[in-house]
Amino acid sequence: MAGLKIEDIESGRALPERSVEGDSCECRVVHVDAVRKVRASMPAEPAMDAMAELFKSFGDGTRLHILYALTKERMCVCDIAALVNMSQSAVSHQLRVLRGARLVKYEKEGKSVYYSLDDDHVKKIFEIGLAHVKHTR
Amino acid sequence: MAGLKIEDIESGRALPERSVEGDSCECRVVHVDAVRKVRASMPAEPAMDAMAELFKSFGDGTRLHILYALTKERMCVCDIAALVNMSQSAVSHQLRVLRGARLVKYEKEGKSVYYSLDDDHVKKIFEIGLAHVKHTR
DNA sequence: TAAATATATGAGCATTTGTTCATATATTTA
DNA sequence: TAAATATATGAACAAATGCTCATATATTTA
Repeated sequence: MAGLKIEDIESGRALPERSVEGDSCECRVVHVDAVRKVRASMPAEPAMDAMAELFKSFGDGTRLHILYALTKERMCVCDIAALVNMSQSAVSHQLRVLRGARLVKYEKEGKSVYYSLDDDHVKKIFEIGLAHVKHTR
Repeated sequence: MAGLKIEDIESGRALPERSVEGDSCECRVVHVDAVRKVRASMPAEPAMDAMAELFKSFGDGTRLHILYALTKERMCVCDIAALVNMSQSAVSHQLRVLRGARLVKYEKEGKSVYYSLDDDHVKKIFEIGLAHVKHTR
């Protein structure tokens, strides 16, 4: 359990500077004002959830390669599998994740299914990510 | 196993349009040219790894909250734990992850340890993430 | 120096994740 | 219609993840 619930702070049950929660041996909130300030500007929970899901999509090597590829070319599953050197099945599973995240869309053409980006932000996210890694090392 | 290794394509072992890998029942590469083109512009593997690690840091709710908080305020562990309503231990563990990703830095002050951002890109990544979720829904 | 406090960390554990394997579905082609 | 092909998907499983609990470390304070 956390040292002190935010609700306690907001409701005033937490005293400024030294607020103790029960007899737990956990730490006390030192800067209630700072916590309150941050909390005031924190995006709502659904937005945070959506953001976490978005970044999670970029947080796996296979998906990252797929997303990058689709910033350059519309590709069928088969092409993608060859590109990332991974089984068709693995790629299909990951494409499902990306579809779920609304990052890619697809069009059937004969036996093939062509995937492309469904989100303008993907390219921009890549740019920043690249700038980051180039800057960092 | 993948349908066709990229090396096979690059080396010319893969024929344009209909290249079969052994007698596997996996799909064939349809667009060798597209695969080659994408591959040519794909960031090097270390960069991709670093990017995946970067985005992974943003891909968890607790860490996302922590990172956002630190874009607004320098905070001690105790403050953060109260803010995200999570145990001091859980927060400490996640801070270690963020330290490992070089996203945060810390300064000891007495018994407390104050964390702050160690990366200029964090704010920008947040902005894009927010723009994304606002646009998407 | 002893007690209190803030933070860090290892072990354990349940959950999630990413892959493979087998197989289903859909479409084209013979 | 039957065979071939492209993709999708469920089950199984190993690895990674995120938390809790107990405890260690470091610092301050009594």
